[in-house]
Amino acid sequence: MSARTATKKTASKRAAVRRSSYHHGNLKQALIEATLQLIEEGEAEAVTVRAAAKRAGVSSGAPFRHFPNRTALMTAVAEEAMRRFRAEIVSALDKVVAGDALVRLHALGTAYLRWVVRNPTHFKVISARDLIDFQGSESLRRDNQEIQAIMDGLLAEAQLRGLLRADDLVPVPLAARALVYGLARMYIDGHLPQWGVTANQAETAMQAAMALFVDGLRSPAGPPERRAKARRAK
Amino acid sequence: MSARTATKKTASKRAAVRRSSYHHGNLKQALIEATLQLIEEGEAEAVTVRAAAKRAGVSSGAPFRHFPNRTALMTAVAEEAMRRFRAEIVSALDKVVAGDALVRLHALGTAYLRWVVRNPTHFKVISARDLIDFQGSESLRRDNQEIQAIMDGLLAEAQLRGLLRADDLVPVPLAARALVYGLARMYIDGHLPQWGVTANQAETAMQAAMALFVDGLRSPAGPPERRAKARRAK
DNA sequence: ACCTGAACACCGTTCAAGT
DNA sequence: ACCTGAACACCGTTCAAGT
Repeated sequence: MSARTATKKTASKRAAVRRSSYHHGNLKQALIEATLQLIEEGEAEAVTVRAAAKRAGVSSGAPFRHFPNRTALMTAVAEEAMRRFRAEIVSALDKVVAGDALVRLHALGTAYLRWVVRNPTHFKVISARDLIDFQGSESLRRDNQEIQAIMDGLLAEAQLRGLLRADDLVPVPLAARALVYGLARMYIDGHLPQWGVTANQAETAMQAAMALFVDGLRSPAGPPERRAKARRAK
Repeated sequence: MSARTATKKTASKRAAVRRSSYHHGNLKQALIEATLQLIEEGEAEAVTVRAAAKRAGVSSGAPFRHFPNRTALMTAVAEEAMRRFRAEIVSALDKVVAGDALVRLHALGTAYLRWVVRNPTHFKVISARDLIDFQGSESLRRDNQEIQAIMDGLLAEAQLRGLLRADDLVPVPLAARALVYGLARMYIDGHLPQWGVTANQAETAMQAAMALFVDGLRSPAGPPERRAKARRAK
């Protein structure tokens, strides 16, 4: 309680200084950051517009001049998170020069899970579909589709080169996304302990599950590049 | 608005009749059912204790005589849903007499996804971990663990019989659950359309993704029972 | 052009009174 | 033993006033 009050006072004072000239400056961005902070501190769903306003040093009604409603605020937060997510995935893949399409698919999964573990708060917002308006955000759809397209491209290439065991490509992308998304959700929602996975082991266990899936995609007749990939991942 | 008022009046009248003798009768159960109805009608997270009370024909404070708080109400709903879920999974597996352990694992996945599609509301409550107290409910943990144990048993048997491709069993159960849970969540949260899957195709597509995963587990050296299983599933 | 702060219609939860 | 209904401390959102 005392900590909260102190924080609020500090924020108010800071904002007041700025506000003497231009009210606040960049309240929109300040609200996004305040919201992210609040999510980090407590439950994602318990975040309050009023609390975000207080944290940013403005009154309860101020946020609604920049966001039509709470959902729009949360969506803006998700957009920033998704932008970073996409950027990191793309940059991680750019670093993988060697390896066939399935090795690169494995790298994609690694980057995905790695990001989730390092940025649980951001992932929480992205996947909180009842708090954000995913379909209504072009930015969210675009970034998500880009990741999707990368995966589809890698799988198509894998099939062209005869790397895949399955003769039907159609169900593969859905299965791949479901696996990685399911792992991420289980991690975020705290399901892992009941599967005998402690917090320390979480990333390792998820990466192993993902690797198992990718290995399962590979044709037994294909080149024995699997072991090489496994070693490189260490 | 007028529809709501009408519903409320009817419920009040009905409850009033019963209450002349024993207040309500079984308010606890009535609240659980009312909550389920409300979730079916709108968003799961938008459900209100007050609305459930109204629907059950009692005043706003009445629910708190049967549930300490909103979370407890939602948890009770989840317990009932999970009980049915477990029962259906077990009974579906009991019907599978032929087939090796991986065929039965496939049947488990089929039953899981089938139930999710037929009972989206129930699955929504079960997996809404921020609305319920999963760890605090022995019933939820027990039912969930039983499903988990069945899966673990089938996988252990599969390994014993040399059906598995992987030499390490450890990551397999997590991957299997993540795959099926991820598919379910994607379905519930409306991710499927962006993967080119319409509502009609949803169950088929999910079942295909799950089948692909189970197939990927099987040792290439094993008996060619795969095609037989695939045919039987049609 | 942007923010304040009162106001409104909600919530979850409590509790003294009623039956 | 169980329910009512007022009350409290919250919310999201609006809007007339202020700067």
